[in-house]
Amino acid sequence: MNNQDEQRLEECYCPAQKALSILGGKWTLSIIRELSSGTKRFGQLQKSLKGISPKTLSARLQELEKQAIVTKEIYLEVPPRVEYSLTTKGESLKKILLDLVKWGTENLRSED
Amino acid sequence: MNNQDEQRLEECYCPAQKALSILGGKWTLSIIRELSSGTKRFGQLQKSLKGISPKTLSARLQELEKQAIVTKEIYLEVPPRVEYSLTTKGESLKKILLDLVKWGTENLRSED
DNA sequence: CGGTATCCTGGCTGATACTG
DNA sequence: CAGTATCAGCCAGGATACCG
Repeated sequence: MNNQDEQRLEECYCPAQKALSILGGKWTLSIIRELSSGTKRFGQLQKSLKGISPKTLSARLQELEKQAIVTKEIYLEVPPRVEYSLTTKGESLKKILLDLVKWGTENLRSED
Repeated sequence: MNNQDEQRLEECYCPAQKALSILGGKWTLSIIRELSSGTKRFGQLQKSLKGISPKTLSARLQELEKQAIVTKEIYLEVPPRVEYSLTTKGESLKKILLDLVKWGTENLRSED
């Protein structure tokens, strides 16, 4: 790591903090993973993510949508149909997440 | 992103989840930032991180030490002196964090 | 089907006092 | 100085019921 990087590391952690606060939600990573394999409906997500409550799923999706990581498509049908998918910005997250997977795998104790 | 990466993304998010749970602590990033500029004592950290309680600082340091991200050096003196510093593993985190800073800066809404 | 409203709980954190 | 002990508060998340 060069001095330029070192400098930036010292001064600007806020965006990283915010990114962590968003990605750190209990189900956020799982939601992104589900959507990374393609568009899914609310019910499909709820079914895949066994154990998540509709309230939490809704909250996380709204947060991800606000950050433009996920888009929501509403079809005016009966019964209603709503589809969620990753945006380009969401796709750009994958690289970071893969780095995190790699680092975690190499460096974290799996116990406890 | 190639197919190999995509595959890994689908299957192994657990380490990323764990990494996020560790890094996501309210003060964790700040502690790492403080230590990235060099070895510091408990009191120094407490003073730099204005507002952190000794209980929380102790808890986060113990967690980081358990993951070997931080090392603790105890000097048997009166008054006691204890120094904390980043390990090589801790240093290796900087790259990930810089990527996170970069991604967050480019992609996250700063409002709300 | 796709949510929202309500109530409730556990865990992280803060404040503060105390100890080796 | 470097923590631990204790008590209290907040908030993400869980369970469940209900609505357009």
